[in-house]
Amino acid sequence: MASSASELSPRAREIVETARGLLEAEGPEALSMRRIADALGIKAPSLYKHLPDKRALEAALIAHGFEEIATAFAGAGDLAAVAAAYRAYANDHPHLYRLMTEGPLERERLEPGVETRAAAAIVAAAGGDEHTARAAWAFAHGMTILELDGRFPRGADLDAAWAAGIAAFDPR
Amino acid sequence: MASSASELSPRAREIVETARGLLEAEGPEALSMRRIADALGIKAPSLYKHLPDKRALEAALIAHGFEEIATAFAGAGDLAAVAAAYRAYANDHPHLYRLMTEGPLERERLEPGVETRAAAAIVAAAGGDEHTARAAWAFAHGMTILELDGRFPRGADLDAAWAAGIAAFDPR
DNA sequence: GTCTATACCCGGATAGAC
DNA sequence: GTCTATCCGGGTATAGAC
Repeated sequence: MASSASELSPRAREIVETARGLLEAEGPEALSMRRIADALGIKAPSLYKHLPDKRALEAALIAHGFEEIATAFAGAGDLAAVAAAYRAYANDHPHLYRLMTEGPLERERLEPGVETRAAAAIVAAAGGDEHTARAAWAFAHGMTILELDGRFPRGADLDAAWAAGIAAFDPR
Repeated sequence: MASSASELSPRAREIVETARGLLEAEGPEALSMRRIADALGIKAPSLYKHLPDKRALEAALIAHGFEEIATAFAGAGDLAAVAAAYRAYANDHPHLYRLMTEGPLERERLEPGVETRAAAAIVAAAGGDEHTARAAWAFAHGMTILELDGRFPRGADLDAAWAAGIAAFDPR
């Protein structure tokens, strides 16, 4: 498990932080080994003394994001509050959110439990029913990614769409 | 509007069909100008005599997919039927579905109305309420893309999750 | 309408010296 | 822990001959 986030050296952590800054500021094209090295004032090959490959770096970014989103959910009781926290996190960190949620996830690269901790608040808000929780997550992710990608019609009232979905899953 | 799908030359249409075959059979990495040309037995630069650039080709694939999904919705009355058709289309054409729904959409490249026609069945199934329709679409897209990407836990009962979401949006 | 040749980007990663 | 030099791959696109 040398690639698991908890075992990164201090220097590797610096690299990951720099990578995160680049990703958030400039998007996924900036997340190249060359650009990261440039930002650190070193050459790309030097990065490989600290991280085995690029995927390990991405895994560290993803794991950190999961921990952050779990923290963002803390204190959110009902589904509306969890959804608001979810939406806010994604809008605050759009490029990171995409990295976290798009495409297959290499779970072997993550510390166990990281994904579950992020999901826990959603399951709780769904009243503990796993099926409803998955459906609610799908709704939240769908709204989020379609919003980030500009897929809804111009001028669409997305607050109202979020509210409609939340009301559907959490009538009361 | 020379790049709009309706105005493609016969040869351009062959190219688009070949591209679609490659995309569906081998995934997005196969959707390169070199690979498409290879499959046609010509060289990549020759493609540019028929299509202005790669984005035009992608736009044609996307527009065709939208028409197909609109057709797939025909006859689906309630939300459950529309959702089933949506899920089936995406699972039958996963790479195309991703191309159609991931990232920003260059609407200038599409014939007007194509997107609206695909959406019409969802709006109708949502009882005509645009906010609920957007929320329901987000749910369906979220379920679909998370399913395609293997994001749900191994062994999760996704039929049950779909059913939970459908019940939430269309109680009765 | 096709070709060859080419220009111009980009990327991840390794070997071996210091 | 950093470097230089390099290898490998990929891609979109254009010019100009045939």
